[in-house]
Amino acid sequence: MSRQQIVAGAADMMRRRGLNATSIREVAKHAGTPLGSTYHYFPGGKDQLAAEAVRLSEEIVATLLAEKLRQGPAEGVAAFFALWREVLAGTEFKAGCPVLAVAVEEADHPEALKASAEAFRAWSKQLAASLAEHGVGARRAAQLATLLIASAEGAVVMCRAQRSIQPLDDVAAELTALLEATIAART
Amino acid sequence: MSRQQIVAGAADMMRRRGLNATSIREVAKHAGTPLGSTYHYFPGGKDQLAAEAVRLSEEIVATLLAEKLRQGPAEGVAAFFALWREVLAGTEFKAGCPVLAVAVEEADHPEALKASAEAFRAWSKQLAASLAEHGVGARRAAQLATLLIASAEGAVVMCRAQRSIQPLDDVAAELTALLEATIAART
DNA sequence: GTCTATACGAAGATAGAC
DNA sequence: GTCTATCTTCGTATAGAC
Repeated sequence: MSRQQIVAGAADMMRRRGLNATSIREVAKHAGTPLGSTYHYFPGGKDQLAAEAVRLSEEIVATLLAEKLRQGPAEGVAAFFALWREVLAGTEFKAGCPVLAVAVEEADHPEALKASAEAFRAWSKQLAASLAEHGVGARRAAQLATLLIASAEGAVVMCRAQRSIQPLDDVAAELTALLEATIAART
Repeated sequence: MSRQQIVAGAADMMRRRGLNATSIREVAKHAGTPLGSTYHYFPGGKDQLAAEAVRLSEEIVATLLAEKLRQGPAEGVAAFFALWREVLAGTEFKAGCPVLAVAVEEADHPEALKASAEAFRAWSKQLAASLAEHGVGARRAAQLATLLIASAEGAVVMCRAQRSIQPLDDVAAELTALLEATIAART
């Protein structure tokens, strides 16, 4: 199906160049479909396309998280960091997170921004729920989940700027240790 | 001087809309100078202007950090988070960090990207040096410094998406506690 | 040296031919 | 239902009048 191809292509361009530099023209060309088709599939225009690209990215990450978190919070967090490491390594530090890309460009894309907020919230909830299941209090679990996502996202940006994996590794090391200590204390 | 006005205006637009949506036209208009003047002051075009905007932002933050870190790492970190909180609160969650904005848009702006990497590195070094002065080992200090910056930057993005200060507060609470425990253990 | 006017390309979006 | 051609606007950048 070409519709999914278009959304996936848009997500890929967005995580590299950001939302504004992702033109519907080029997304269509990359998917091998004419420009008009894009507006047939996405009558809401760029806002709708970007929102769907964000939701696709959210689901991919959420599915991975759900799977790995079954083995415990530490495994889920490790997989989360491994995912970003692969994105960076596989693109020579040229790609990041499309969800973040949407959130840093205040523009006329309300649907996409809403999807971005929901993605962050969904991931946070998954992580927090897993932590809570392992004895961390609800409030603390929510705080830790937010810290995990914020620091990973921020580290990915720093890695891109510095063209080095070091920031992500540093952050992962710190948070792994913090997580271990926290869970050990409550078990 | 209108040159500084142009750079400051560019930085403000960049932290709101991102680099690509920041047009030289509008920057010039906002500064009250004609379009041609901008290219007179910045013959390197948009790349040069963006790079100077990033360096200006770097210096503002670095100056604040240098001042507050004299009272200790905890005070410096608190000021760092307070700064971002003010940016978010003062713009209804519509502005973030221009340094981050540049790093997430892979485009033809090598100078600006280099300035972005240097900004992150400069802030990290300041924080790491302060931590090292208070008994934290060099390696650990560098890791913690990276974590502090990455999580603050990431939290700011989450706050923008969710139009809420909660992510930044959550991250600040976690890191304040972690910092206290780390410094107490080594003193 | 400042600024007006413009060249040139690409963006989002749509109308209408097949 | 698919796609081509086009409208309109805006981007970077520059040439040349004051």
